[in-house]
Amino acid sequence: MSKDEIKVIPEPSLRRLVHYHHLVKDLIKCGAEEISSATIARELYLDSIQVRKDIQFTGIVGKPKRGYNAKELLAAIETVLNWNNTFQAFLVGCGKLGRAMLHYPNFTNYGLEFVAAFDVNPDMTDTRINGISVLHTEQLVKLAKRMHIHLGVITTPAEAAQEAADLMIEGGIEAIWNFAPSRLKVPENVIVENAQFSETLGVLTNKLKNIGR
Amino acid sequence: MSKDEIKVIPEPSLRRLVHYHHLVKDLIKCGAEEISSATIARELYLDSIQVRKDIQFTGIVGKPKRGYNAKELLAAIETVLNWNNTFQAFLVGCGKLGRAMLHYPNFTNYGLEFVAAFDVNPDMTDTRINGISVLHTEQLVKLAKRMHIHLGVITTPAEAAQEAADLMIEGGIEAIWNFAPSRLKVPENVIVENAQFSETLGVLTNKLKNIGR
DNA sequence: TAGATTGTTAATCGATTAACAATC
DNA sequence: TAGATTGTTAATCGATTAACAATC
Repeated sequence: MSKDEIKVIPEPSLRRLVHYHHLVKDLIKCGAEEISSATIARELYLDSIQVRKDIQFTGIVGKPKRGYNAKELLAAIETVLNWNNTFQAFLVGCGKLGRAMLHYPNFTNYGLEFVAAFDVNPDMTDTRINGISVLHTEQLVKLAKRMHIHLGVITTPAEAAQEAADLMIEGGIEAIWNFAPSRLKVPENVIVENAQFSETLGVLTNKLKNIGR
Repeated sequence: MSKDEIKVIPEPSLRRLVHYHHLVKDLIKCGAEEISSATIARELYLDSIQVRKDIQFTGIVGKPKRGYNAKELLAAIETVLNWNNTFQAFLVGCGKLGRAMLHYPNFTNYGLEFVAAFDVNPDMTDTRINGISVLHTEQLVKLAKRMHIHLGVITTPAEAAQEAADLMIEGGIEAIWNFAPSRLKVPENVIVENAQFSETLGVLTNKLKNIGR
């Protein structure tokens, strides 16, 4: 039981691990075979102790004096982030942002594959965006059930977000990546990760206050 | 001296304040005149004590038994987030995401106004996107200086992000909102706020592991 | 007045940082 | 061997939560 137990990794560590992933990938591309916590810390303006702590969550061990095996480290981070699995996903809301996301070529590297998109606008339905079918939202529940979709992405306006979430949940979707600027009400067992632009923007504009003082 | 000092608000509180802002705005639209911490907590699945603590950072005081004056609360949050000022901003990288952002109509509500966009692709330069001029990146430094731009948004591919940042900094830009999946190296006095999709996605896909267990 | 809600002070919890032993 | 780097255990720091007094 306790062996099968999945360690819960603190969110701050998870977020840093994403950055380590980007960096380690780059370093491997440049020929690195071993990477020390000091290197990562220097590049990302962090503390090497913190980097080591984060890496410990992945379960791999490094070699004193050498650091971590680069490929092993990359693979371990991908395992933690679950990026070596691919989740099929639905996207609701084919406005500018939704379309931009459907065109983004690299989501498969991050464990995400769009298999269908939805919109309420009849002008848009039954077209294709970057090869992905756009269907009317009415069809979402049925299709999600049939295809056993686990992940939903919401790129609708704020007003439409809760309805999109409700349909996703009815269709059995368990995790929602929400870009709409509204907080979703969902049952306890459904995971919501908010990615509103306003959140990071608010932090930034607040800090702009302190500039020049 | 200590009166002019700007309180540094913890980032978790800032992020929650963004959500309070969305909610309070909605509640006012529905006619609310007074809003209690308990209401906010219930709607956003938080603890009312935490909500009160966060609101205290804005400096406003509520009335026992009534709650906070809704409009006063909204205004106070906007002041903290600096959303009642408008910062003119440059955007670099007019791909799908960049274009989507230039089309987004609500950034002025969040203190942001795009005044020019830049790209290295000559096919794109000297066109307009949503009325905003797209210029060649070469012109960025000169224009940023002339127009006293404080804020830059990077929506380039990873490889081009550092160069975009360097130009912005040379042009005197003090705060960068970075969407490219790479960590920027900047001088100490420059604020960088990362908004990579991969960050929230990594947290989400990690949590997807634990589902059904 | 009674009750609900705010605001403050103290306690807890978790993440970060420090110290140091282990090891290649 | 000496030195650099990992990994572990302890100390610190900051954010969250609890307890309770103040007040409308």
